[in-house]
Amino acid sequence: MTVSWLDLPASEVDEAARLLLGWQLSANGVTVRLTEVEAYSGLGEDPASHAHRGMTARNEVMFGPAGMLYVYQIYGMHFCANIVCGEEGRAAAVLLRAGSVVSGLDLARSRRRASRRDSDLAAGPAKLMQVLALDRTANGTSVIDGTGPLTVSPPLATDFSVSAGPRVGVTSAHDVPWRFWISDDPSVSAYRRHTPRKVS
DNA sequence: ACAGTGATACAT
DNA sequence: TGTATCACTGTC
Repeated sequence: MTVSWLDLPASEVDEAARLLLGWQLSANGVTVRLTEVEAYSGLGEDPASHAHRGMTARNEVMFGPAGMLYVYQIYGMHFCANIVCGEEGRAAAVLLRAGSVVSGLDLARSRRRASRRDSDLAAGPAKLMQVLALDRTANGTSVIDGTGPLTVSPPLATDFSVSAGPRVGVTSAHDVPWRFWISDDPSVSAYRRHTPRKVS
């Protein structure tokens, strides 16, 4: 399988993110078409990146080779996944933000009882992980060699148009339009401004 | 607009 | 050790 985004340098992680749109993600009986992503550049370059301040126990997978899954837990209850991109050691990654379910719909619905519409089943980074039934045990697994729980396959069509805007929920680097989504797709997660911090 | 939830990172 | 923060979601 030729993987266009896999061999791009970390300096082009935004292009890798764009190229990932439309790819299909399969895990645990459900397949989704990726409709929304965010790029995070690596060590010392991107204040919004988990790798910005260097390697920790949490983010060490980001410093490994491209094609690995970096899974982290947030707010004590949700999991989000990135695909590591760029050269080893650079810690660039693409956050998988949303998708539309293309197979395993019944399974997806049973895993996301709160979802009112099918377009909301994977309309967010943690929702995506829920429909694919992935958690921290997927951290550090490969998405390209078939050894991990998540596998990827190329887009069926590439005639969609792509929109770009600021990343969701990040306070810093609002100027970089590194969130990409398939234009007009109903499964794209609702944009929420970063929750204003309580002042004293 | 806010609560739920607990791991993580960093300061002490 | 303590504590502030958090690349979120559901319900209000």
